[in-house]
Amino acid sequence: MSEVRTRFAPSPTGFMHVGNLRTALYAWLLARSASGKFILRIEDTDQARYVENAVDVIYATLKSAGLEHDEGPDKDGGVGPYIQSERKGLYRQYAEQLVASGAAYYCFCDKNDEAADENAVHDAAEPCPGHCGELDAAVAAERVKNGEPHVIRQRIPRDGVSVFNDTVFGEITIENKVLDDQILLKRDGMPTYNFANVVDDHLMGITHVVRGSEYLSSTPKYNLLYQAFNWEIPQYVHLPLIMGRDAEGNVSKLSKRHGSVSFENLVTEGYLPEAIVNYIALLGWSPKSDREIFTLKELAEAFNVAGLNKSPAVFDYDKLKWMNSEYIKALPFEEFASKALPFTTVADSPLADSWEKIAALLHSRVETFADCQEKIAFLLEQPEYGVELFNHKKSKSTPENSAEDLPLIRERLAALEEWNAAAISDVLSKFAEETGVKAGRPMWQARIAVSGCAVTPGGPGEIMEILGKQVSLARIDAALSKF
RNA sequence: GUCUCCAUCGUCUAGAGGCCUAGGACACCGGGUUCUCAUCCCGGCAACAUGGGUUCGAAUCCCAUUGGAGAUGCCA
Repeated sequence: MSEVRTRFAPSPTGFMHVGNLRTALYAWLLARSASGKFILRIEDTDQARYVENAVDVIYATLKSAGLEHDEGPDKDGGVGPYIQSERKGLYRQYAEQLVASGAAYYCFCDKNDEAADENAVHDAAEPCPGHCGELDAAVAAERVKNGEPHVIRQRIPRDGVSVFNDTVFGEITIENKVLDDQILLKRDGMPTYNFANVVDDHLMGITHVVRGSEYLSSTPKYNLLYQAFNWEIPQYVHLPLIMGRDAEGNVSKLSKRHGSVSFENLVTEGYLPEAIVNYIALLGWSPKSDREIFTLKELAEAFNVAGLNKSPAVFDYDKLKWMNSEYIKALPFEEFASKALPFTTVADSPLADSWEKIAALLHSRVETFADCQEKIAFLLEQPEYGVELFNHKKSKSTPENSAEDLPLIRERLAALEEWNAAAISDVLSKFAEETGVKAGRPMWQARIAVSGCAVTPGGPGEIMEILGKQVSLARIDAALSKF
């Protein structure tokens, strides 16, 4: 029994789509759960799409997600290079081999002939306008020798059917005649994704090909290639697609128009990498239990291809948010405080020293770190508000009684020597007791006066402690001037 | 157009012939706790696409219909 080897083969586009990340996750999980190897290969065969530093984004994402690779451009495992552009010569050699055996042929048609009619439906029976497949091999070889621009196309049989077995979708049968003579080697000498994949997967000893189900219908073309080379066909694990819902309510493959779909975007929006990974693990796979929160390690232990689903899964931001909030709440306080700080402007404010107290207010109240700033903005600067905010039915607070009570409360507060939440609450409670009202009333009155918000994280004591005596009293004075 | 795949609450899913008057989670709606809010606790709403079979019995098997998605690139 040979060792399981899976690979993740992203193209360096500069950002990591969560769908790609999920593919990487499952490939990693499959390798780890079988004590196999996880290989990273960079698919940069499209020169036009080259993006600076894109490979670094891939490394950073994998690292941040915890998906460590065993082999890759930076970790030689003996089957490199792991970057396709550095393997360029190899592909030509293999493509020529196919031409020699008749499984492929040179095509001299102009790119533009085909591109002219962009939306034209491709007719598999007529792969190129020039019928290059029918050209005499010797004549074609001569033209190539003379430097005529060309591509190499795969010669697909016009009859028969291709049958293959997919780990999740089962047996798939496709008639060969609907397969087109796909291009293997481009005019620039670079291989196409499909061809490079087959060559590299074989050369790198990949045993399980984990990829999205959008490749299901082109898999026979891959297999025909493997057969032409007389190579062993790997085991396919096609994953259900991740879908997004647009404004009209239609679903389609998750893309930018559906919202933030890249890992790094999600992170900058305040999601924890662990939460993102946990969430996408459950998109298309089920542990077959009611459990939902898993660490990466636990996922590796629980992972089983039997739990892979066939139907597409809609990416649900609400559920991601919920999961993120679970992860945030589970964070040790110190860690929460240090991770949340950069999402606020507190560090550059007079309240910087009170950050821990502020963070304590936030910890159980945010779903993403991005929620932080908005929730504590009133501490940094009190918003404009009207006296009607003093109305609160339950505590029987009104602008009128607030105008009466607040000066008295202010007086007691001003006399306070120990300025902390407990002492402040105590003043408020005592005041209520002495005037014969429920504690809720002065609490509400005071909180509105110092915050200017109907809803705040924390109560009047906590808010005033953070604000400090001077600012708190000043805010009460400001409130008083409104009556 | 053609080919392929898919089909359980709004969403993610459990369910592999009787354990299903279909379970869990998110969202939503109530209630409780709380100095507002949040946390936390309790409860509720809500689905087997349709039609035929097969079977003593079907969400589970088969067929058709309908619906959805993907593929059909010198993109990956």
